[in-house]
Amino acid sequence: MRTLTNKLPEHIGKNVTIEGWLHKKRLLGGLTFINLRDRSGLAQILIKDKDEVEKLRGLQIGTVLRIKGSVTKDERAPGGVEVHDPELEVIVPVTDEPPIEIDKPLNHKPDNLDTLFEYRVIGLRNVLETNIFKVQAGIKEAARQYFKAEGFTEFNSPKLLPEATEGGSEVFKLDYFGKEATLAQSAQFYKQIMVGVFERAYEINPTYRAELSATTRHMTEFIHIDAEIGFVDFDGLLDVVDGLLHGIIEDVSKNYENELKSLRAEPVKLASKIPRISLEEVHELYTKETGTKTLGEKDLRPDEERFISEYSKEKFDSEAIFIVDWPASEMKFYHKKSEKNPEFAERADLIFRGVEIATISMREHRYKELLDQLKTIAKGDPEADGFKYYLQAFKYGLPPHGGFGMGLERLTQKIVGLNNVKEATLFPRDINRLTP
RNA sequence: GGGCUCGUAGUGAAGUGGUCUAUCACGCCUCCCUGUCACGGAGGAGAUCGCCGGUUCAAAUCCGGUCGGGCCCGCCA
Repeated sequence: MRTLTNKLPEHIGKNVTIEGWLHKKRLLGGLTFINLRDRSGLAQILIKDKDEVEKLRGLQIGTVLRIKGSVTKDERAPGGVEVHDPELEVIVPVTDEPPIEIDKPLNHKPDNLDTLFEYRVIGLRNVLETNIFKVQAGIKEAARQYFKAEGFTEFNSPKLLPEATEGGSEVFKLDYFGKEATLAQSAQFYKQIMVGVFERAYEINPTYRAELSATTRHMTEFIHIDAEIGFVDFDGLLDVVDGLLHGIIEDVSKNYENELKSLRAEPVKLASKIPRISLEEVHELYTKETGTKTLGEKDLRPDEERFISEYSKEKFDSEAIFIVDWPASEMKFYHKKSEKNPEFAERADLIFRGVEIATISMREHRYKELLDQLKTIAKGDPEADGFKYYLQAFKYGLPPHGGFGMGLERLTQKIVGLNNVKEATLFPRDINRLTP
């Protein structure tokens, strides 16, 4: 029976079998220490028998081993226990040395990211790299838990679509048995459709954007936490996003404390209620502070996103802040105008640690108004394949609703404290990387 | 797509006209080492300095082109 390395303290004085990867060798002459890595962590094994040491000659980090030995308490060992008098069995010998080191922190300098990703397959075995993605798994776990508690049902929408719909960003086109198809640039229509089914629905799925963006925060494929809520108003919608972020931060900080510590992640500061500030207020503050005039601009500059984050951290003790009151003139056709102030759309961006991690909006749920906005704003044909099924949902009754899309990798990046969103992606896809 | 910038052993770096027959660290190989945990010590292998062309008595170093990266902006999650 196999024992996991993190359970060794429960087996002191007993013989166990452990299995895993050779992580480190230290030969001290009459004494040899090796570290074995399995899914639960690392174990130290002390080898004195020269014949056992000899079994590892010529074998590299990554060699798969089965080790039988006795668990011994020793204060000098990391974790206080180690395996003595081992008998080694080489399950998979590895003779080629790894191209990058996996027992020391990997280089994350921007200039060297290409190497990091070129050897991603084995680099991910590095304990620190692994920890980034354990945290990411924890984020998804925490999100699901929050959604479940709030009465949401998880679904998956198709990523192969007939044509571009949402507009704005470029889409990937592909051959679909002789017809042209596209990869989903958003789950927008499907999550709205699902409001008619589940009322509260969410999915955690990939999104594809064929944009020639070359920044530290863009990829051509990324994971969206997409949610849509029926019978909600704008305030209530922001409360849900607020609750989700709090839920994620609280769960992950608690359940992944060791991983975050190993990555030297700064604990996240969140106000109990995430502050809300209007776009124009941000422009005013930024203009006053920097002398760069952004008053009246219809979007936030990246530098303003960083600025308002710092401002919010100092002024409100919150590293997340909602930006509200976006001009209706820039809204998408499915967005809803504010009834009180029709010059604004009911939309918000959530800025966290200097980047936009979510866009939130109320949707136009009234069939006639939506048809009108589709024609005037998107210049869309209601009979086109990309729109007609979507519109059915409204024709046959959708309540007032709204939703949001949150970028999983951006969120992971910022929680962990990485410079580039790609570092928070297992196998990143960008304008010039399609492998591994 | 626009602007800026970088390319030297497997990995990370130093070297910006001649002393470069290219330096250092990690990794790798051989040997020594009984408490390592970034183990230590001695020795060794490993690089047509991204590629092509040019300037020069002389190019890793200067110039042009090319290929491959990175950062910022636009766009967004």
